[in-house]
Amino acid sequence: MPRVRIAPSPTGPLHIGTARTALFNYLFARHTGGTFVLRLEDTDVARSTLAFEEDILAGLDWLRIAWDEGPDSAGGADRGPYAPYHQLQRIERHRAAAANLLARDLAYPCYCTPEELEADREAQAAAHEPPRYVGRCANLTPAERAAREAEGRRGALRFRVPPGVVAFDDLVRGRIEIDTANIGGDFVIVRSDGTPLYHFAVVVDDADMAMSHIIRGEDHISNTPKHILLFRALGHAVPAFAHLPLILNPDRTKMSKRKSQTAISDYIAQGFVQEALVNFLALLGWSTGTEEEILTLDEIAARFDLDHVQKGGAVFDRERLEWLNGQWIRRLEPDDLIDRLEPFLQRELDAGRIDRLPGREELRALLPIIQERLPRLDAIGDLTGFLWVDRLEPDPTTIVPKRWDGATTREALAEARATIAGSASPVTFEADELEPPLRALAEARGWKAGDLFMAIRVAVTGRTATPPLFDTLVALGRDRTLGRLDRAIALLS
RNA sequence: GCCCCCAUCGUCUAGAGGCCUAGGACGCCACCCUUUCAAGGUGGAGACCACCGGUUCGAAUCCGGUUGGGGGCACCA
Repeated sequence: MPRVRIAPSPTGPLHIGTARTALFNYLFARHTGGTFVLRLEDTDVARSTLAFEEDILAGLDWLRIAWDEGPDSAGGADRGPYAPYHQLQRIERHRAAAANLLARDLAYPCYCTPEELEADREAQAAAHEPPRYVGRCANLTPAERAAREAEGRRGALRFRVPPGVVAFDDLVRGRIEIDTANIGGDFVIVRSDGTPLYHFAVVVDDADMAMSHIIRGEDHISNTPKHILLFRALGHAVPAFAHLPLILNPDRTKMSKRKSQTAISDYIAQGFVQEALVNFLALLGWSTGTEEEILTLDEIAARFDLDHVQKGGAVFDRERLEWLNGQWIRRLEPDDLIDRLEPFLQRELDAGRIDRLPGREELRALLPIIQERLPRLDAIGDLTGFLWVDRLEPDPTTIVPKRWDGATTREALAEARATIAGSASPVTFEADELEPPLRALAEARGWKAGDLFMAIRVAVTGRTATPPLFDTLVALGRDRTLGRLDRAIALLS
């Protein structure tokens, strides 16, 4: 059975690109009946934090990308037969592997100083040569090493890169061959402080955890020969590789925090729903091969295959995400939608933009007229906020419809108020009863119904774009409707 | 600079030699519906399949080159 993994490092919040890679690994595991593993690459102690680890787990959890093995919770216990799944806790495994390579002279200690290495790079740049380690410490005698150690210098460990071509059959790109002469010379696998570097730790852990497929971003293609060389040196079977196309900024460079919104948590905060984000991410670089495009996570897993993974990078098209989000919001069951809306209403309350929280039943009654008007959950405030505020302060100039003047508007609102007050009794204040008499009023006075309705709309909601007017009046209730009309009339005087 | 990867409407993509005078979706435009805004419906503009040369009876699909774009070259991950 396939074993795949996502190995994020907790040096930042869950990134869109990491989430997409996690999703593809998850989908591959679900489709093939394999196992999906989550491993935290926290060896960069200086930059890793528990808060980021929490963000990553929470984000994957929110996306419903469930891992079969890995950390149960941030900083908590690990679950699975290959625990621990925190890379830092596997340090002894890395040390043992490093000692093994050193003992077999497949790796050697390097005492070059940062200054020496920097000078090498500068000389190479000046000579228009690619940067590579020159091998200064590659053939030190035991005596020379001892001398350096005696000076108190601590060596980093470098892997001896053998000459030749490393080839692999990428599951999405086909055969790729890279001459080891082009990978930069012998590379460091253990820092002088004894901690392992990414390229080394990742291979030791992937080997230990019996990974069968490595599905990751295209930016790792050039690193693959290093990994393959290490798998071989360590005496492990080399897993299959599949390199996914990159997610791009609008200018087609690798998606970055600088140019795009990359944190999953920001998308959550903006009211994107899980279904939409997963659907969107799955379709970035992959397709069903058919014209289906609105799919649940399970439907996607059932159809997923590496054959339909695109080779070229994909621009993150936020407009399309927003459209998909609207599609999914419209498909949500009422209770579900209400549950998801509540935090956003709470946020409106906390920000002082509304004065009270609507009850579930109040919201439920509104759903038929607002569900299709929500591109994102965070639009709930703009769409319905006027219903939950005690006092409205509409701008008098916006109450007056384009073709009308202040006096006409004032007169129209006064007559509309009288019509509403007279025609609709408190117990049957319903949309169907409100509309005919107001249309009749407009007709009788020679006003365009749309102008009258717009004046009422702004007077009562403060906005020019709202859910259907009469349903809105009903939601507001008779007393508040009349009160707001009075207030608007006063404002126009 | 060196190495590697990629190349179908603005964007996401279908397409695995004839079904393609290239299909769908987002976005855009128009119309319909309509009290505003949405949603929905209908229609439209939009890609000489980057370019050049092969292979073939026939190429978006295969091969080579060119150009363009991207990624990688750390005691970061």
